Amino acid sequence: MKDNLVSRPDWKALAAKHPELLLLLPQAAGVAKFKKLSQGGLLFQQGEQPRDIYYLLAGDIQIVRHASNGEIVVVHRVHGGFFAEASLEFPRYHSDAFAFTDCVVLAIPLSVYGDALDNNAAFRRAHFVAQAREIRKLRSRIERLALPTARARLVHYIVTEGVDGSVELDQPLKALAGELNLSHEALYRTLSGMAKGGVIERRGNVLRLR
Amino acid sequence: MKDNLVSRPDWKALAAKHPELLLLLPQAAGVAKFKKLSQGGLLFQQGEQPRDIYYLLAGDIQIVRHASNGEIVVVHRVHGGFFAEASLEFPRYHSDAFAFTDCVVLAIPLSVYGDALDNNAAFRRAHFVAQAREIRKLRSRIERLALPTARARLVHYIVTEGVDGSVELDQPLKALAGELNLSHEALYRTLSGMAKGGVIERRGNVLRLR
DNA sequence: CGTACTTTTGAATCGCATCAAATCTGGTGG
DNA sequence: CCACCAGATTTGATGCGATTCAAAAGTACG
Repeated sequence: MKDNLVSRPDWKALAAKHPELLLLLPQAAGVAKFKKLSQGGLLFQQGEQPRDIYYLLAGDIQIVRHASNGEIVVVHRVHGGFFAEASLEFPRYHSDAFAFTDCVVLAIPLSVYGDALDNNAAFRRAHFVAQAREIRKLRSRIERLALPTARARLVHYIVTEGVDGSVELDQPLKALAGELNLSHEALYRTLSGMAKGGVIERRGNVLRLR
Repeated sequence: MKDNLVSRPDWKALAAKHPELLLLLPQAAGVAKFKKLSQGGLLFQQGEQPRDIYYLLAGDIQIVRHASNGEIVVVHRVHGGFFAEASLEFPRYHSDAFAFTDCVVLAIPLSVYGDALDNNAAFRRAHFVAQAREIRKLRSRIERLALPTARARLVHYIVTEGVDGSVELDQPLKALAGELNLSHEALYRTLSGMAKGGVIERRGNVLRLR
């Protein structure tokens, strides 16, 4: 049915690259499983009963929901980390999850995850902090997207994501444009406009407000 | 300094209206305090050391950050519930929080809050679930804001916030416009356009896709 | 019955998306 | 080392959709 190739994770190698997983080791080693999805593959489907919590190791997953009128709505695009944590709360999935690109997913049984949350204080705290951080990030992003102009969004980005009015970009400007929900052309124009006006300074991949 | 009027909460009345607080009762009763802020009052400031976690009971708080070039950036607008949870993670505030309207805030000492998370399993779970739900909501909202047209945002809203292609609005359309990050005029026009086209049906404060 | 707020429609304007095309860049293989 | 290619960057022209300003009609509530 699903195009999964199930295998055992090499837990040590994994935890080295994803430290948040390290804390799960005591509980999850031996029971967590890899799932590999090729592009378009379905991970779970609306109505199914959740059995696992997922941690996305590679690729992009899309969470979509089907409207009654046939329209398909993208609820979320996952790039990495835990997802489908709603499983803890609901007995059925409310959306479909499919692989937008080839993916590698770690599947951790719900019981193991819940147990770790209850009894593994270190994991719990790390997880809690990660969640709180995620919430802050998302809120900040929403605030940013609500800004009407490209310029305001860019300033907001530099102030909130950077340090002391200065960000180092670890991605091409094109990707930043996506993050700001702008066409890359609009971002380029805004940047050069602000640079000309002396509001911003560009040195390589560093942006600085002045 | 700050225009707080500190007093003891009537915990029972509070917990009735804010069930998530109920679970904190064993730990927090007797140590949590009210702070009343009048409009413009400062709750905390960048650089200060956090002592409490806050729960907003009434009013709006704005979290702002000052850019090096003097610009002020709104990081987040709080309408209710726990906030400033970053306190658990950082020894200093990274932003200012001030009352956008008159506010009532419950201040719970950090130690009490952290202790409850560690030792009060029911509170912890409720809090965890609330966080997870918040994250889902925020992500969905971001996805929505990223949509280019008023129409697409509206459809997304109905599908994700409603049930079976139908939402009942508990707020005036003007407020919905804000949530969708549209001017209310744009929303009105979009609605009537879709209604005329038979894509949407309006009955009182219920919107239905067809 | 008046006041405040929401809902509605109109007209002008602005900013961004889109389509197009040129240049630049880093990395590849011959 | 150079030719070449894919992707990133940049600039230009056009059009659309949303914002803004304005004004009127509807609605709730004391």
